[in-house]
Amino acid sequence: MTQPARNLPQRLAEARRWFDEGLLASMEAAGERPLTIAQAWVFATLDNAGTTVSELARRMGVTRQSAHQAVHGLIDAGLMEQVPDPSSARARLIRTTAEGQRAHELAQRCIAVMEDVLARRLGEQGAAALRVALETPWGDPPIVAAPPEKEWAETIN
Amino acid sequence: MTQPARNLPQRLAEARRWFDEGLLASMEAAGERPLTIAQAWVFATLDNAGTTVSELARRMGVTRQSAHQAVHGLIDAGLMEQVPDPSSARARLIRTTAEGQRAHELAQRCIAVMEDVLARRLGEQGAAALRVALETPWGDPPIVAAPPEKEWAETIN
DNA sequence: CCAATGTCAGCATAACTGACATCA
DNA sequence: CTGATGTCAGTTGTGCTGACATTG
Repeated sequence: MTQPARNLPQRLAEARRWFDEGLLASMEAAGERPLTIAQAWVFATLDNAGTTVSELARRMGVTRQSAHQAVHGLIDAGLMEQVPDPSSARARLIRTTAEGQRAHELAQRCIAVMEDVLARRLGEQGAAALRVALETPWGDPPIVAAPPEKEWAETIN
Repeated sequence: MTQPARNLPQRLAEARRWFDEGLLASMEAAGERPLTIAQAWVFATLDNAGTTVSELARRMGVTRQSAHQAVHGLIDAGLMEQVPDPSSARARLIRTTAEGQRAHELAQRCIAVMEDVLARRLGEQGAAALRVALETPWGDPPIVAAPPEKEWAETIN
């Protein structure tokens, strides 16, 4: 939109949105029935073996309940199904249905392609640096201390 | 939380959350009354001169209406106020109240400190590379074409 | 007349917390 | 008993679109 003074967090949000939009648009362009962003990311996070809701939640960085909600919509849509986990009676594995499998593969390819496109636009080096910076654990965010001449920033660092 | 297979967009969301959490926690630790994330970002986006809602919206990358909502809450909280724009009768400048000024300065220092801390944790080079990668315009996200042996990724690239 | 602005209203999405039953 | 899991329910935050009046 506009160009002025953007800070890092702002840029991060934009970057994330870049992927959200691309994934959603690509899914829709491929003729998949409209998904929500959260649902599309479930597909992008799934593995072929089947996964529990709790595990999905951990991978997506949200609560069990949030993951559950997204999965629930996908089950209603007939794209995923629950099967009992042979190794545990309390766990239920989430798997794609035959129909959902297409969407799964599509989603995975989409993000791969988008990352490739990005690498070409940023240059291999820039893309690699981006990846490294984001994969490096940042630790806990610092709690910036109050105004008076304290040595803020030293809190957790 | 967990360590496994994270992809780029996932990392981006985490990074953004790192700033969100740090900013919110710092504001609260400083004794500011609880703000929402959106409200905290209004403070971080404001400039001292006073800004219109439309301009704020552009800087934050959201619609006028969304910005309006966040600002509205801040006005109710007594932290911001509207004054008529001398240069235009249809515009109204948003400014901090005396009380809101503290929060404004705090927010601005918070993100600066957080970026500093990050730079120390990632190393100056890594942080600079991250900034460059995010500041480079990414263009429109590619629409990944459908499955059949098409040369997907060539769509917009 | 057209464009930008501020605003109100309604809606969708996605996250959260709380609570509970089940089972290892 | 404790802890992990799945689930239901309710709530909040955030952004969106639509609509409209005002003003340049």
